[in-house]
Amino acid sequence: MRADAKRNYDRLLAVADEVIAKQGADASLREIARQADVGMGTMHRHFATREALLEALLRSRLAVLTQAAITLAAGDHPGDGLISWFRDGVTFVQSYSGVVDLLADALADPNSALHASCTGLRSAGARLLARAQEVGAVRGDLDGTDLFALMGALGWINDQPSFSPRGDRLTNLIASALGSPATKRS
Amino acid sequence: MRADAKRNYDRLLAVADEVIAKQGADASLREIARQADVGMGTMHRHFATREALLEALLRSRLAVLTQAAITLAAGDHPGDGLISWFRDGVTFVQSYSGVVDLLADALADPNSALHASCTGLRSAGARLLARAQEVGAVRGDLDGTDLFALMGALGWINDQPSFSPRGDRLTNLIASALGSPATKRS
DNA sequence: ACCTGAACACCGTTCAAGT
DNA sequence: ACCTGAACACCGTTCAAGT
Repeated sequence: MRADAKRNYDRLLAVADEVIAKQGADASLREIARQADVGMGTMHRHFATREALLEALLRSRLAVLTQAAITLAAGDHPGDGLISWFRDGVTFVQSYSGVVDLLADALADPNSALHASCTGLRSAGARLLARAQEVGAVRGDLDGTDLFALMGALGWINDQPSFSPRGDRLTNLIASALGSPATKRS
Repeated sequence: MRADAKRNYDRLLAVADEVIAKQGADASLREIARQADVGMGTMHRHFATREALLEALLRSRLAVLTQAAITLAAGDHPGDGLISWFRDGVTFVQSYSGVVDLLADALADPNSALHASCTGLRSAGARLLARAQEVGAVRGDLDGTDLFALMGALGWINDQPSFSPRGDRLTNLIASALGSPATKRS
């Protein structure tokens, strides 16, 4: 990468982090380019889509969370591990406001720049979940995608100003529902 | 209301229902005006905001759901009533895709055209919840807003193509978690 | 190679002009 | 009273022209 290209790339990323942290994941890309003193074309080549930009912003944090699932799955207490990883996932999904919708879309869309990271995270989570289920710490009628759906749902709650104050309590509610046995009625 | 005004109003509403049913609550208002053969100014006077348009579309269904809560709260089985009302709420929130965000925003914003309907629905739900708690059918550490948050979260899940197939199962999971006692640990 | 910035097709809002 | 449609300030995408 040419030196000026590298410089533009870094500036864009730094400005994007600021703006998106303040305005959410649907912030204006034009505004980011403006603040980075970069033309619209430059913005577009470095980050062809909004997802590509967020992938770059989230990459390292996503990798950490994925690695954590792998480590916990190999550990001695997969039950406790799953619950604490679940909480970390809920926290992660709040990296920027509005990012939870982007991640859910990315899971469904193989062409999304975030798709691979999402499925990778899901597999790691699914393995940890399976271990927790073997130990009998978590109900058996759930899979990795269910886990994602619930983390996303709690992320959505935290994204709503009217609901975010109860985010922690409702996370507890759902986290403990994961552990309870599948009470089938009829 | 003048005859031509009334006609435009009705056309806008009919077209909006079609378009929003197909494209979601964030469909283009311009496109709706276009399909209704109406100028942009006309659109704007009849429905000053997107919320006003959705309020008109949802009004009657919202009233039905609110009335249901009142009826069930006066009934003999508030515990079962709450759970079934909770499910109805999750269904309602899917009236149109994307409407759940609008409703959550409306709860926080007193100026929203949907604000009154939302708070009205919440109060009715809160009364039903209180009755269910008196009977001991539902854990005590929840209020009407928590109920809304959970219904919204499940609506969010149903809005995501990757998650919607598990919407019913996760609704069951959460519905049964409402009934379980508050298991405090430590 | 990489960047710029104007052109394009959209959006929601506003408002002068018409009937 | 009510409607129209152009004007405005935005958006993301594309692309000819520059270095």
